[in-house]
Amino acid sequence: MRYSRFFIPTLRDDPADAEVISHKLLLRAGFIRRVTSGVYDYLPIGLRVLRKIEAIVREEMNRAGAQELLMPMVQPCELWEKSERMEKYGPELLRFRDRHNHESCLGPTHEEVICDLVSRELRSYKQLPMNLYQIQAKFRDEIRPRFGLMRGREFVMKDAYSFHADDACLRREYQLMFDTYTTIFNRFGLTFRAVEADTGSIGGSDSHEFHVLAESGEDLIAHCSGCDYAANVEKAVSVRDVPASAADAEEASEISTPDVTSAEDVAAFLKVDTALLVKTLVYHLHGGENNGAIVAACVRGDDQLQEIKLAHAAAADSVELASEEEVRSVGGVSGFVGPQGLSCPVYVDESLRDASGLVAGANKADAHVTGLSMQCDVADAVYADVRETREGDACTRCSAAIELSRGIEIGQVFALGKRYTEPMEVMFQDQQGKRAVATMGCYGIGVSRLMAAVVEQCNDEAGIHWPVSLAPFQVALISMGQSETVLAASESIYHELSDAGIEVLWDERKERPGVKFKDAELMGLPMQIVVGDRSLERGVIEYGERGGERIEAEPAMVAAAVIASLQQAGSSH
RNA sequence: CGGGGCAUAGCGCAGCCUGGUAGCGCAUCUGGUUUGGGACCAGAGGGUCGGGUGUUCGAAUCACCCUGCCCCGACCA
Repeated sequence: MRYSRFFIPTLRDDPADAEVISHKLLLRAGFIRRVTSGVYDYLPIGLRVLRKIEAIVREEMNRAGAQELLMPMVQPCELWEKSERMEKYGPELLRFRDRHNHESCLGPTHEEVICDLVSRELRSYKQLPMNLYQIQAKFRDEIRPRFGLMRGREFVMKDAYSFHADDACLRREYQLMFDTYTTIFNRFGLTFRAVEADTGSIGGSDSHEFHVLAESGEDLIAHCSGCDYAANVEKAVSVRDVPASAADAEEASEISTPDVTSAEDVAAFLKVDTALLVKTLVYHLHGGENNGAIVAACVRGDDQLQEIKLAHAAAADSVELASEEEVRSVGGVSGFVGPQGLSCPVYVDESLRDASGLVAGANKADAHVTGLSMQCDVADAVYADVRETREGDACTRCSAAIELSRGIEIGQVFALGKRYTEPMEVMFQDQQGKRAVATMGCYGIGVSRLMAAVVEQCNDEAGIHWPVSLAPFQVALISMGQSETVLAASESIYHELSDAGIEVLWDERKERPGVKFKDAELMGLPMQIVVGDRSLERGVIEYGERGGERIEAEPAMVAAAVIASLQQAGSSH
């Protein structure tokens, strides 16, 4: 490809609205442009990278026996009614009506469509198992799209769906997909970690997420320093240190705490350990059997409540902090809410089960209760794990310390069971001749997000440092000046490499050398070949890895040497 | 949804407080000199100052409304 004819609009300055490094570099180097909030154009070099990511994913999925198909982006809402997700999925599902006033939506995921398809065609257990996947644009109307490709509204995803006659078969496929994902992410040269995960709005039983470890990650991952336990903090369990309570036998008594509301302030005011405070939060439930109900949840003063765990404990889809009126409606007083005497269910974290000598809000203005014992003083508490794991907690498996890291979720595997196949009636005739419901798994990879995740891990001062397998071109062929000899020598090498199947971006622009080097390094091409009058006079051409020393070689030898270096660099991942 | 910030040439920004002919750097175009790590000289083009309403003799600037973008946001009951 000749640079002068190729569309690569690079930017010298960082765009003002980009925050994370991948967003800045992908914009600056001319890979993407924003169209509207959370929606991007993939420019020619961006698309080249996206296609390479897709190709690797496709190759490994095919190797694992999955079959590619393509489903529509527009879906009829009836399917979502049938799976009972129309309500549950919420405003992230973009809905609209077509000209016939037919309710439709843009697919954020495809469980409904695939189940609809498979339910029509599946007859016998002999057709199972099967794993169908697609690589396609999805749309989720995110509350807050951000960080460029990291959290877009429209994004490219590989989604696979497997169907099985029994759970043992599903478990085997789950493991196969888990292993396939590990292979795929290794091929990208990523530092990543598989962690236990909540199943979120997809549902099902088992799930693992794959995270690229990066400071800019939006997820928090808890992992054990002693064993291989790792989980998203939405799900992670751990054992916390429980402080000795000073006064075990103390009677509960009320104490005046005018204008002292926060856990830290109350602890300081009463000169007690913050961990002996009970933080009581009031929530409004969304979805589930108790949709709309108000509940309270208690954690220790130095802990944080994990809302997703609370939603599970309360059998809700999600929870939202209650308004002041709602707090009052269950007998609470904002700023002084406590677990005693509330007219709603109270979920109490396990770490408080046997605790006493606690301090909690008194449900009266300007008052707290001291000497509180959960067992004696809070009758109807429902105990559950609702606290968020903290750094330094003990691992429930090996007691070593838990550490926290930030991660970018790039893939997730789910054992769905019959969550969709039952309502969608994905049935078949089993070996005994009876009608049975298929069991199902689903497996996603964020293809466009991967592009950003790779850049987060592979960048330096000069720009992006793509692994050879993903670079938009493997070689930047830089012609210094416009002399006939330079252009002829360049063209000859260009053809030699192209014929060998190497992708070369030949920079024959009338630009100064510095500009060409900067652009090649910004867009991250792994190898450079430099053809200049000065070196040609000495009978040599230079080549080298991006950012490394350049080596001189006879023109006839350069192509072979570059191919050898590329193979070496490519195999190191 | 709540809070904060921003919106002026393709990009990055100044000007606004204190109203009076719209500026700078980069990029672009022309000519010339250059040419081994984002050159230099000379010239040129490019703006509904996000949109609307109002105040005023006069608005990029003041007021109000709207839109878009960016950042932060469970709470500490």
